[in-house]
Amino acid sequence: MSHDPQMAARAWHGMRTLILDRYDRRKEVTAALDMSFIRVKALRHLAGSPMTMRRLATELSIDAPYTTLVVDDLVRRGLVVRDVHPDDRRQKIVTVTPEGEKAAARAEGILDEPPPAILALDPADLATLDRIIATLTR
Amino acid sequence: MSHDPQMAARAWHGMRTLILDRYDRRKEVTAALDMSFIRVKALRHLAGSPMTMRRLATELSIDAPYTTLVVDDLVRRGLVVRDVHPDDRRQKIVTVTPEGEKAAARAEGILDEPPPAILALDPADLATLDRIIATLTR
DNA sequence: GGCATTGGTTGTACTATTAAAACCATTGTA
DNA sequence: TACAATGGTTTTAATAGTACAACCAATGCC
Repeated sequence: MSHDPQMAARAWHGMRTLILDRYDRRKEVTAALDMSFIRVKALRHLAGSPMTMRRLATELSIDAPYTTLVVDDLVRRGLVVRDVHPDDRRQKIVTVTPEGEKAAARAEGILDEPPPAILALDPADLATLDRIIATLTR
Repeated sequence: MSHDPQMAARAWHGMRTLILDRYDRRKEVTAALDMSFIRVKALRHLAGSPMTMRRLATELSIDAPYTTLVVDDLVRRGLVVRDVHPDDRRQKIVTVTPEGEKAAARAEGILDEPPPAILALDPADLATLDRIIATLTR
């Protein structure tokens, strides 16, 4: 009972295939929300919890000027609002509006919709998969 | 022992988190090969098997003109060659060169490198995961 | 007060991607 | 042969993304 790197590679490759090739929902989401994927990503991040521009930029791996641009667009759409930080007036806190929450939920719904293959799994296998994935993400 | 859609959703979400957030290697690959991700994707597709421009365009979900551009670039880099189809001189078959194979292998190496978390899995769990993923990709 | 630092915005330039139209060569077919 | 259809390329235009420099307002520290 030792490590099998080949098995790990195969499992990882299979997961990548499923998510990136077989069931990639990016186009569906951008079409549904009528905005580029980065904006969707920003919106989903913010829906989790409000945060400053800087933190958003860091988490999305984009630079500050582009973050301004993206958030400007989301504000224009009425999906988020920008407020000055109560303790430090240099910082701005971006918060999603109820409208934005709805949009984010819609995106989540599309992206996180488990593919038929998963739903068709043997119940015991599904439970096991769920447990192992939980281990991996911990 | 019935289906649990919530469990399926959680597992799927976890897989997405792992691959898209936690262990996204896109930047590494584009940096290593010094080309945009679409080119890497094209190269990897072609490394699997030579194909016509049209088929490549379809598989990458990009339109014909852009495919021309991408392949032009790969040709310029010496990673692929374009030959006329022996039976239909309208078609061009794109084939990777030995140089291209090397580059594709390098990309695969980076992208498919299983993350530490997977390698650290309990061997029995790893085997199970491998089996379930195989079921899903079939 | 003076000054460096931080958070954000604005402006500019360049590259990548997407899309549509026009075009050329080749093929299949009436 | 004439003509429609196919596979690809070229051209042009518009949008998205990336990077960098300059700038402004607020903060913290001497």
